[in-house]
Amino acid sequence: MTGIERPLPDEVFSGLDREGPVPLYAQVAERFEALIADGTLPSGTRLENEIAMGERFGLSRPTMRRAIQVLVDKGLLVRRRGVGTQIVHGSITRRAELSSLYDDLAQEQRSPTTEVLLYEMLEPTAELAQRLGVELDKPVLHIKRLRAADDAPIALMENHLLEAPLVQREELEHRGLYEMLRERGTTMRVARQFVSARAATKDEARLLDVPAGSPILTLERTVYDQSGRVVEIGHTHYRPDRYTIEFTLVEK
Amino acid sequence: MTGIERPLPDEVFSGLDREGPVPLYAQVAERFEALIADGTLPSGTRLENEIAMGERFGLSRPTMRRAIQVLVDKGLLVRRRGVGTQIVHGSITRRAELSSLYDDLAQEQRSPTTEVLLYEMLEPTAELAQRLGVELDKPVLHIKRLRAADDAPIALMENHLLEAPLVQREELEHRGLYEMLRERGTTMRVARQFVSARAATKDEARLLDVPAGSPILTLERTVYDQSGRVVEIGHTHYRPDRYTIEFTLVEK
DNA sequence: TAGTGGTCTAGACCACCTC
DNA sequence: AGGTGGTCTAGACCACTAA
Repeated sequence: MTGIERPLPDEVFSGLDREGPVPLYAQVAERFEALIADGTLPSGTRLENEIAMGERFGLSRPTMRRAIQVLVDKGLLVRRRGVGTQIVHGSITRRAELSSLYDDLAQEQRSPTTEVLLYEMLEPTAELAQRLGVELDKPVLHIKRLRAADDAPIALMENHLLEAPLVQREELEHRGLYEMLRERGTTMRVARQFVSARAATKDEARLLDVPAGSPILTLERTVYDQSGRVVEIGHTHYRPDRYTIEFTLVEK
Repeated sequence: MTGIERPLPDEVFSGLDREGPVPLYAQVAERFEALIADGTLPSGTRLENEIAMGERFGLSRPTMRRAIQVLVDKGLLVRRRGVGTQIVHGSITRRAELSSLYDDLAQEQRSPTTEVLLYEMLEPTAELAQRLGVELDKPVLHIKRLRAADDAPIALMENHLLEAPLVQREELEHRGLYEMLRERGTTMRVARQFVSARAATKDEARLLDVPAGSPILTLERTVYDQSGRVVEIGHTHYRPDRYTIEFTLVEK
């Protein structure tokens, strides 16, 4: 058996809040996540069995199992039947494997400076209306922004979205689009993305301050809400020397 | 309440296999996934409540809940407290939102033709050894392949991996790398990927049959197994006019 | 053979939404 | 007020792994 068992002090298992709104399994998962993050439980450590830990918490086995399952789904723990539960090996652990979808989207918008190049209401074309899932005569918001850091342009962003009244032009200069949407109650559950590359057009080259024909990294994204409706369609063009798209795939 | 309730015939709820190795919740989830895929349960349909469905299956509520949860996690169903469970709206449903990690990896390798340009055992550099998580003196397998379809080159693939004996040069001409690894028992659970773009080098331009300096889509990937150990590190260079990277982010 | 996680059951109480 | 999903309990039996 690989993996050293480290006895945990009783404090870890006490003080759960049974009154508040946070489910017990979530509280337990948070605690273990913190213990892993701060190094108290290093890679490869083997945990006590789930029944014993449940007893120390004063929890039933299903609840303890559920807490563990949360961390297994995040890739922090590994369970094997007949063996036990271990902290996962390797570096993904620290690399916060599960940046939430929101963090992932917001990250790209949290820019030092954003210039709003275009902000207009638009009658969608047939294709756009279909992709957004709206009627042809319903106007959609169309915006273009240039993102930069220290006067160095990084990306050109173009978005089409429905919730126009939620997004004011002035605010876009200072805050991220997804941050604004989320604050106003829009849920974003799934993002489908297509990435490719091509040579910069003249306009793109000028705005991004690169020679015409330089490589440009392109991202097309459709964001869906909790019930599968389209929230937003975005096209972003990155200067590849200043930006890399990073993502993680997890097998369930 | 949005969503039409459609009564399902009794056949849907009969004939579960309680003897075989497939868990009941998985069987139930498969059935509903099939019903959604074939259009029997269109977008927006509201399901019966979980207790009633459990009774029709002859299942306890936790088991029925677990089956539903599988589909919620896949993004096929939406549950709201006090409301009910619905088939998700929108097109993600059909788009097989959850290609498994394996499918995602294997897809890129299932090529009409693959030419093996290089196949060698290599003493890793310090950086490579560290990234693979091996000792400096342990040789790793280093391969380069050119993937094409109809004599049109698509991608240049370079991989470093540990499980050298598992992968024979001849087989690489005809089969995908990940397919081979999986067949030989290697599990792949997490892939961390970085995508960018740059101008093609002379060698790349020659092999991919594009002018030197053309835009190239670059993907760097580290694949981890179930316990977080590195399985493989890959660098792929795509012709962007012939390939687009597609991926889906899901908020949990 | 002993210990582990994987599955399943039959109940209970609660928070939330709609009418 | 009634119905929905969300949580939690206390057990049971089984499959797998390791010694």
